[in-house]
Amino acid sequence: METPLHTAAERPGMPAATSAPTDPHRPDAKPRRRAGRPPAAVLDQDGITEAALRLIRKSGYDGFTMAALARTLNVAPSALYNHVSSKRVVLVLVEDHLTSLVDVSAFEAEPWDQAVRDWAWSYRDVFSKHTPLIPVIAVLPVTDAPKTLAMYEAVSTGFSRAGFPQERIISAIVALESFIFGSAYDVTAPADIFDSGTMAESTPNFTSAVDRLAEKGYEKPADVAFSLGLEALIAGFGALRK
Amino acid sequence: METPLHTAAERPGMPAATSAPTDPHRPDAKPRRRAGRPPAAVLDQDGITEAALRLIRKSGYDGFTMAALARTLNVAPSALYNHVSSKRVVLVLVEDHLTSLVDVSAFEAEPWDQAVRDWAWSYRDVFSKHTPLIPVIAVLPVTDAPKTLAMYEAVSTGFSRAGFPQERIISAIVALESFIFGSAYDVTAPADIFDSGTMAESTPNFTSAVDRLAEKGYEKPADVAFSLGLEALIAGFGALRK
DNA sequence: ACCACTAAATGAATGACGTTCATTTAGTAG
DNA sequence: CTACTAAATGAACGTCATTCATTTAGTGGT
Repeated sequence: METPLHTAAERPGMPAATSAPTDPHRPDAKPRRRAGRPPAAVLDQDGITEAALRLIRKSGYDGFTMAALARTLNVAPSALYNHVSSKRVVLVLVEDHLTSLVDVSAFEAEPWDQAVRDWAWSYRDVFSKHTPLIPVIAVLPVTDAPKTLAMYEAVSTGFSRAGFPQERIISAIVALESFIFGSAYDVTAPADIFDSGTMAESTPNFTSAVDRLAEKGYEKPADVAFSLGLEALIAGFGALRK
Repeated sequence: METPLHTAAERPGMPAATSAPTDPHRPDAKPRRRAGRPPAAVLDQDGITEAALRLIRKSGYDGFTMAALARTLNVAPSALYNHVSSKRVVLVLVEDHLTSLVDVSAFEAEPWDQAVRDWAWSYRDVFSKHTPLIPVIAVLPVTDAPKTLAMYEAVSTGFSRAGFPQERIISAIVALESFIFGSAYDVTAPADIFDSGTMAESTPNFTSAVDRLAEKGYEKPADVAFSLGLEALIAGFGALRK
């Protein structure tokens, strides 16, 4: 982020250019600049990405609109389109940034199985707070997301070093990723998602299984399921190594 | 403003009271009925669900709007809201119907591992054509989707009969489902999703792994990854049985 | 048989939201 | 100095989901 970002304090002349162009409803907040190219660029992709992330953290993906994003940047919505061609591109920028937060360091320091475990939990935790991005990532060409590509490289290298047959590496990573994405949704599910309510009588086996899980449930159900599946995948894939 | 706003059709004069109320652009197609409750109900939830499914098949989820849905039913968009409270409810109806297409019959006829295999492939295949529903399903209380609940019952029963410890059944199913949902996205990914383009030099291990997979690739990559992961899960979970 | 109530349709309006475009201003290359 | 281009503003636009007033028809109660 090499954003020069003036502090908005450059009020040039007399204060009395007067009476901000700001009326809208209640608050002050935006005496924006006048039309025309500003002396120093206000926006760039990094700044937009940061602002998007802040906005998403604060207001969620529902509150994440181009208008709201523009507002936090003190800019007209249309200004964004000088730097990104669509909202989808902003989402890709956010996605790529988030991927850089996924911890792949264990592939340098730990044995393969532990490295996969650490990476997978980290990956799931990052995206469980950003499930609306999953449909975007899942079909995103890696070319469009350099940091995501870097993660794949780190993981591939780990698999390679662990003695994985080359032609299985991608398939194994894809399978793990699929499980991780699906599990990320699971984290966000409501606690009573499996409460069968009035229909409980017609589903005795399911209802009983749900009850039995709940009895022993100090751990979060999503974590139990994730651990169970992840360990099975690690064990199964571990057997493929030469 | 509760402006009574004349109906624009009040042209007092003469000509034919006739001449369908249909002008819109090109085609005939909709000489709809006049205002007011029709003698026989035109809409119900089943009809809406069917029409939604047809529309989605024909136009995809992009073309699936409440207006388009209303058009195929020869009804005003607002009429839909007498039967469903939101578009989301329509999606839930569609989801529930699709789940009834998932084949659980193997749990009655095959050994546990083969039953899981058949069910999982069927489940993935159904929803790989409906990935926009996945965010809906993943957090949908089972109470709201009776056919989905029925599927869970069938699967739970299969696990129970196979000697699974009760308190692990739900976790195992959730893990499988997570993998299935993630894999459904994978099916829709573009073929060149892993083409690292100009960045190939900086990602040698990843690029090599991608190439090696492509060499041996008569099977669809998504199917290879799904099979690999599914077999690992089945093997791992199979060991939990008593 | 009448009457109140409710159900189910129309059609007009509303308010977001993503996006485009004409316009303005300012830096930059020849 | 002069084009050209980059980066803002602000006013549209088109699309959607959704709401509301209105109209008509079936229904249950007396």
